[in-house]
Amino acid sequence: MYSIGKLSLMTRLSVKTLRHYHEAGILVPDHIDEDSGYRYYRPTAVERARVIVQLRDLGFGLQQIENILEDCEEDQDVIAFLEERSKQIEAELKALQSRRANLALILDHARRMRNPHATGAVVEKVLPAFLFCGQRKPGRWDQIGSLFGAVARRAGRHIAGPALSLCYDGFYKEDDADYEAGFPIRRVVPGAAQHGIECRELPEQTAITLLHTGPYTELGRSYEIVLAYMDQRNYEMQLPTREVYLKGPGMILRGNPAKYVTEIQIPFVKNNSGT
Amino acid sequence: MYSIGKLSLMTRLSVKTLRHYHEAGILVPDHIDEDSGYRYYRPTAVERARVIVQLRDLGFGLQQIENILEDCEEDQDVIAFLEERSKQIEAELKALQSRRANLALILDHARRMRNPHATGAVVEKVLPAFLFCGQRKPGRWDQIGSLFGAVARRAGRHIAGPALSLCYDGFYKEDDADYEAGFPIRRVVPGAAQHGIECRELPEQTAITLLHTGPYTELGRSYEIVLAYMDQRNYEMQLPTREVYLKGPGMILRGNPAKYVTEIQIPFVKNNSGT
DNA sequence: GCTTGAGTCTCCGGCGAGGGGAGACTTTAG
DNA sequence: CTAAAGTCTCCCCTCGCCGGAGACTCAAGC
Repeated sequence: MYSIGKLSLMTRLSVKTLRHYHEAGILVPDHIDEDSGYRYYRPTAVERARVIVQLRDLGFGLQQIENILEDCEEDQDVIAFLEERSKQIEAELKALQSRRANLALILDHARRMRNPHATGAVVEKVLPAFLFCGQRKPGRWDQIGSLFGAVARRAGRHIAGPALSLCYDGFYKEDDADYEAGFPIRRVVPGAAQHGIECRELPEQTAITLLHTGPYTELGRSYEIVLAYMDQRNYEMQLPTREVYLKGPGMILRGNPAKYVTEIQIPFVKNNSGT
Repeated sequence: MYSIGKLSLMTRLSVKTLRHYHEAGILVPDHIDEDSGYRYYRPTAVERARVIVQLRDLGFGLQQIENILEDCEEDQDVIAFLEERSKQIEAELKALQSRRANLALILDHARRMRNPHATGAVVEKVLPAFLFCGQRKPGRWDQIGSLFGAVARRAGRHIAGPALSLCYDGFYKEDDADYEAGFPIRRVVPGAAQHGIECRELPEQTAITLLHTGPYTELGRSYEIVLAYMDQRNYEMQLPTREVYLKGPGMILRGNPAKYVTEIQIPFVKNNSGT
């Protein structure tokens, strides 16, 4: 007969744990001294403890383990339990993997956004051609967030840069805007079209650009500047115009709107007919 | 201002959960009626709740979430937390996968053992050649269990049948036996040799076999029968002899030794020189 | 036999993220 | 004004233990 301490040494289970297993009824001492209350175990308890540990390491709860030990005499009898547990583990694995995928997506996105940007002046640029994946859906501008979410879920790991929107209206409409939300991508996203998402190459274009720092409600002021610049030079705006959300509400936190950075891009052609 | 019930509907978090979040300090009502104690939330609480749910779904604890929300204004600040969490998830995944592998191994083994066996009579058989993977290690017979465990961990999913031992002693030795423990396998186990495990083909052999039902301590009696049978016919024993553990202590439960089934296999050649 | 230190006992409380329910109160709709 | 629905606080429960307090017991050395 072993005292609880001896059994603890032999099974590498803490004394506390052994007492707990006694209380749970899965590893009951073979003798309890009536005067002192000391627990004493027969050597077979070591083996039983091994079994318990094994089942525990497979993720069974103590209650389950009790059932198994009660009902089963041989491995054959445990199969049903094991199969059930196996399914549970598959489910847990799936959950964890989707969690990991989610995390990877966010991390990837956040890392890509880390580089700083200059701001302030109107710049004429040649925008390079790139592969774009987006969904066009008329509606309210303030619904664009969920549209980005939907596209991001599909495009996932193919995303290769910050979110951008294409605006097909020549002027600002709040409620009934015609815009497209999407991302630059590395390659065509398979099956995207089935969800109303279109992948295509946006052509190289010459554009007027301006980095806007601040909340979206202030975008109008920056548009004024750009449009005035174009008006002066008699440039003609080409639709769709673009907004590139270099820094906006994060994928988790809303962030500080005063620090949002948006690049306004207005494609244009020089209009010499009027001069 | 929303009441807690309204907020519950909008966030799909239970009222209990919202109260819990209040207590945890991560989603505090914007106003509490002093008379009634009712909680009232500003609409921004919905957004904050979304953030909380997102973090929670990534597996963060409420305490962690509080830290994150307190310290971070933008996604950038969360990266460190995310990276840490990412590592944790990898670890959890690994643990779960090894658990799954373990379970699969046991299930596989148990399923293979499910077919019943006849028992009792001495039989002359031609044992087919098969691929075998085992470890030879002199020692006490009652240590064979851990040796099987070691080999099984390496051979894992390549195992193609019940455990067997090869005995290189011509007679029974308890303390200082020379035996090899292993399994039939489907193909050579890569890297096995580095762990003292040898894979090779066992040749086709003619053998006397007997199914022994009962505990291992009774094996001697069955050996007596087989050896008497061979003696009568003047068969010469060829080493190593084999024992096939058709049914023994399971991978989890010890089972009932009275139901163990072991096939004794004694390779032999007919010895005509003496007659 | 006595002391001393180590071992053991029971009981209580805590973790984390809530769930369940009791009993009292408040709000809202008709 | 009434009744139903909503909300409040408080307490206990989950699960697999761990930590500690205070009391008791065992084994060894003198």
